[in-house]
Amino acid sequence: MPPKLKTEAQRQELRALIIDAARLLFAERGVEAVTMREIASRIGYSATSIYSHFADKEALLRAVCDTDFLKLADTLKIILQISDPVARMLALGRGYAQFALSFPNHYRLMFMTPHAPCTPEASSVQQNNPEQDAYFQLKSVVTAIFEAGKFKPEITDIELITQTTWAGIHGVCALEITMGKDTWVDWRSVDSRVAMMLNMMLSGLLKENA
Amino acid sequence: MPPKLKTEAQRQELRALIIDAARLLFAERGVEAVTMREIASRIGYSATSIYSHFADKEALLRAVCDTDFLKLADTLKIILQISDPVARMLALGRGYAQFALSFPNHYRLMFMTPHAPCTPEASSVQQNNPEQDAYFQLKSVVTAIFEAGKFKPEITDIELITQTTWAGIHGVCALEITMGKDTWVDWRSVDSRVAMMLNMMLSGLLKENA
DNA sequence: CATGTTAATTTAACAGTGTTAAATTAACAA
DNA sequence: TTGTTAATTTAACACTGTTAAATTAACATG
Repeated sequence: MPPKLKTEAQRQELRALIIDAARLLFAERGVEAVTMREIASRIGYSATSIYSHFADKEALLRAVCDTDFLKLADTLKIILQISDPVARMLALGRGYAQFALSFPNHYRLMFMTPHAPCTPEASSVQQNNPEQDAYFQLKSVVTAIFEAGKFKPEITDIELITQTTWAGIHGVCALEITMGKDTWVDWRSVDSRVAMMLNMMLSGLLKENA
Repeated sequence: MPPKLKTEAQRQELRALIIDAARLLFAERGVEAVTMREIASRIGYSATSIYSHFADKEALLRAVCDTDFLKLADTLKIILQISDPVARMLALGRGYAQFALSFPNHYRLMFMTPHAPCTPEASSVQQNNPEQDAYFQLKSVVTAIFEAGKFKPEITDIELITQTTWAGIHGVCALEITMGKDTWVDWRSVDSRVAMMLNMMLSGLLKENA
């Protein structure tokens, strides 16, 4: 009932509270199933109050995704300390998959749900920051392998390799998330599918000797 | 306004009419954006009449997907006539991707949207029918390559290979559909990504000589 | 201290959604 | 002619995201 005049810090605090509540609910039951009223009531506010912090549900979703992107990059950060670049790449793939499959609903929001295209300006994630940008993390590893001269001679387009290897792991995870419970297919364990994908891709990319 | 007593054939006809209208609208603008009222009015009926043919929107969506599955398998059917199994596999991958990217909204419904798990009983698609079941089509090609002895000796689990190669192509397509317009990544053309994925995977799976 | 201004918040309302129950209509059978 | 039955529609419900208007509390100024 009572409005209080708020400092900028308090505003940000409430904003974060909204994001957290939304994040939790979205992850539990998916975006479509969660209502604005529910998010608000969870933190003791009325639905409309969200609209003074976010333009609409889509904008809120976007903010949630941004914090998830940071979370992902933060999770993968330690892996980058592995010195051998090929081992680093393997670990990165497994780490990425583990994140995706541990938080499937977050992952759905981040990479499987179409939103308005995510431009670097609009995002709070700093592009090309190795602590925040997971795509850049992968590209760095690919670059390291390339500079170590371990790729086959015809493999030279680093951006293309990054995008395609990302797609490979993404494919396994995405298929597991949408169709993993489907009995049409006699599914092998998702771990073995991730492992085979990494094997296939790396033995396709790397020179023979190794 | 006027009800007429209908034969079973007429019922099926109307059912098909509904599915077609829904298919068209879903593909144009996505499921969420299309209302039951709109589908019905497009074929000159009232919204509620749909419910005498489908339990709910989800069931209608499911029926639409089923016809799309058939369409996909039908599209890929000709490719299976290519005699060399490796060339067949390549063509199948490209054909699959072409389908996915030509009808992105259909593809979203089929493979990127979570529905109730699709059991063989509930579907009108005949499992393991090479004219209808796209998964079986891919598995057949993998089997053919295996039986031709072209895989590396340690590659033996046909089901696992099928699932992982499917995931590879799916990953490229799915990422293109959800993030293709995203400027965060300096995207290479989707064709080159499909090509590289197929290259990587096959050169990872096949013996050296060839 | 009164008072006006401003911002945070809520209440009320809107236009739309999927869905269900009740009412209508037309064809057939007796 | 009269029931019966099935196809269809109309009316209504509960709920959604969202917006406009009303309320409330804190601050600054006279």
